[in-house]
Amino acid sequence: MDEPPERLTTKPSWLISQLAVYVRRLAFEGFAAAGARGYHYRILAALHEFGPASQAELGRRCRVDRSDVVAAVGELAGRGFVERTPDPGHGRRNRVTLTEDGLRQLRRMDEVLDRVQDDLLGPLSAEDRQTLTRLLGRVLAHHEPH
Amino acid sequence: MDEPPERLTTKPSWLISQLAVYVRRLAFEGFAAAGARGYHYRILAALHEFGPASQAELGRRCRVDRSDVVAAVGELAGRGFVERTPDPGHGRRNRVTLTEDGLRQLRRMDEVLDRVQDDLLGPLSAEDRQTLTRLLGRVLAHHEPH
DNA sequence: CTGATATCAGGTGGACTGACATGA
DNA sequence: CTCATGTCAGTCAACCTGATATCA
Repeated sequence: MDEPPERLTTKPSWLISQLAVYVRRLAFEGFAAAGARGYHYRILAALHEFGPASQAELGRRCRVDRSDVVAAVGELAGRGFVERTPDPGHGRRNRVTLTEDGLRQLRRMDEVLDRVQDDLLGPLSAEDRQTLTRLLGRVLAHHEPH
Repeated sequence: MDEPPERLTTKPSWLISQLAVYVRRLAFEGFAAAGARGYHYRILAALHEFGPASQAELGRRCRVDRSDVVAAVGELAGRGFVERTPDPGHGRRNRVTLTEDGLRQLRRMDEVLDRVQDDLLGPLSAEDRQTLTRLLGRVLAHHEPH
């Protein structure tokens, strides 16, 4: 035979792209109910995991472009989910901190994402899920900006 | 303990989304060199795998919205990669077929994607790659429309 | 002079929605 | 009257670039 033409079910890169579409559709359907977007989740999650940070540092941690961090942090601050205060000792830098309301919002979004996850990984056993997560994690870690 | 806050390295849905970003950056860097985009690859691949089809059918096969198929097929036809002819026996439907040039373009894009794949899955053994592909395939197949 | 930071303006490809005309 | 099809005109979030101003 010449070559197997089943690109649409064989190529991991294609599979990943398509699953990402699926994740986004479901997640942002749920996020919209909370008046939020993907960037918001990432920033809140990064703040919760790593603590307060400057906007540039924040963007590095959750892989959001600095110019997008500006808008997202602005939106989050407007709803009281984060606080943006000038960093004492550095006239330009801001210090972004997670508020109590922000933590509550993060938990709400966590629930949404967990539901999406269960739906997405429905066909896999607990063991398969763990394997998949481990493999994906290794791949992503390998391409982490050092 | 309360709960592990490492959402950014534990949640498969997050991992998938981030890897998809990575795939896109690399792939469309390469595709741009061939003057192509993601939609083009998908449509050419679907034509090669399933044979000639109407535009609506084509969109279903590669998960591209029918309104986007219009533009993409138009671009591909303009460069001679596909042919769009009215379906005899159905006044409204078009019949899209892959040309020789289109097949060559598809192979060029295949090379790009294969390189991306090797780069992406670099840290995994051949066995791990197979496992990952199998798991991803099962998940996607489970969410296939219909 | 470098380098990092915050900000703004803008562009891009991909996913999607709604409307509309046409034909089976 | 329905359903599917092709087409067009937009919207949208995410991603990315470039420029500018400020400060260590």
